[in-house]
Amino acid sequence: MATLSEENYLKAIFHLSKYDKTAVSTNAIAQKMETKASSATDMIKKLFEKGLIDYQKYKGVKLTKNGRLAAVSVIRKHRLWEVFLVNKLRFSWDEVHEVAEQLEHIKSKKLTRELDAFLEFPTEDPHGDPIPDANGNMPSSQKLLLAKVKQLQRCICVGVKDSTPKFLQYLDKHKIALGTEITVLSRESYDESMAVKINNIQRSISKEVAHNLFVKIS
Amino acid sequence: MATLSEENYLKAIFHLSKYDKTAVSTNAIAQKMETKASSATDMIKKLFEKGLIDYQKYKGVKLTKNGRLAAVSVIRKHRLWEVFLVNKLRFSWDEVHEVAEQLEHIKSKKLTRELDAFLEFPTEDPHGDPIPDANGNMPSSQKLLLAKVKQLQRCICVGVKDSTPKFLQYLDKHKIALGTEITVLSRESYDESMAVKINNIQRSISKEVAHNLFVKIS
DNA sequence: TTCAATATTTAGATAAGACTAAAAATTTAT
DNA sequence: ATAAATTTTTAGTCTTATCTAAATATTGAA
Repeated sequence: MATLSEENYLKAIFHLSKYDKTAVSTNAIAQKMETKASSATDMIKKLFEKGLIDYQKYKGVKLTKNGRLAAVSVIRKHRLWEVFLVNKLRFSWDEVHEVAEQLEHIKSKKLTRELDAFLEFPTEDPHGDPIPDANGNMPSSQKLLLAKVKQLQRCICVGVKDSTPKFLQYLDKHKIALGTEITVLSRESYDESMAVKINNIQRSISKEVAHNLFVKIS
Repeated sequence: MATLSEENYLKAIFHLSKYDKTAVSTNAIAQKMETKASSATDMIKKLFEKGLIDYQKYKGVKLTKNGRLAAVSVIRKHRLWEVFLVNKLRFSWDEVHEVAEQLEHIKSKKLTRELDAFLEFPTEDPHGDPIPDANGNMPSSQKLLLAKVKQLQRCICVGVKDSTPKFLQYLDKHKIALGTEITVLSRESYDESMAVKINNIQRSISKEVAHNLFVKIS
């Protein structure tokens, strides 16, 4: 059974590997975990000893099957708890992350199973991120960044790339939520901003925002 | 802010002091925490440094106001989570303790407050133990052990002293739950067992059971 | 009241996870 | 292809919470 710290490293590696596609460097892990490279090396050795990652000195790491399973299990719990906090308690989507970081480490198969049922088997968390199923499979979706949407296309907001409170509060303030319809009117090549229609009002969206909002063509 | 281990020691001290009435010995703490006396001494020093307990070498410990508050806060969370597990998820009263031991350490004022509201401000956990309010006040009740009930008195089961799965499963098996009415018919001085009427059926209750079941005279 | 039994504390060690500083390997640039 | 820059690893230290073994204090029984 993985310790709290091990679980956090596994989660970091999973995210850095883009859902398990690429190898991850020691420095990248250290940066994500906000520790020093030497600490990351120590933990890498430990995870390797436990068979949770593949590792060769200086060559970066990849999750093994068991490592991936452990990481995904933590992510599953994180996202289920986020749904609980927003749907059942009165948390807003910018408040849930910190608490879910704690709740994701609770170890009880039954709790996770029953929570999932209580929430009626959600497939996405409040930020539109997919919730892995009990076997560790991620539901995949065909979302893309708003920045990539062609002129005059209509799309629906389905998720955020940046889920920091600052960005989420920006979206709240401008009445952009999951499900909001957005029509791309034009793009400004100078600053990569876009003119869009949201809730029948024409607005300008900055490059920063357009690169952090996921949409689905409708 | 107290660490997980500190919180567990504070909770142990609170329980051993019978809700803060008596001083607690190092050995008693070590036994409750399933560690060695030397480890208990180490932690006692730490809690003393942090102003959470009063302590003089060889004289035992007592919680300070802050220590009591910290202990009660953990107990409040423990019992609220137990209510959640039984009332909202499908846990039975003998399954909740282990998970609540983990959940009680989650640090979020808002979570505790919202959970309390979601559960509609319960005053007792699934074992009949009182849930302290947000200010750390324990609702007191006038429960007594079944063993103390006089002959021919009627009473209602309101709690358990022993809340281990074994005892709780014994009660389930014999259809004794919180709210069950019990009439004491007679006592057997030889083995301290009692003849009782439960659900209109006459049964015998052992000394062990009678000393672990709380009732209220009705 | 004195000494044996018991309880408590101290001293020194260990493991996990972090750190700093220095060494070694790899990558990049000329 | 070699030197400089960067990345990664190693070596040694720190803190928290634990342990064992030994020392000291308290309690209680004769």
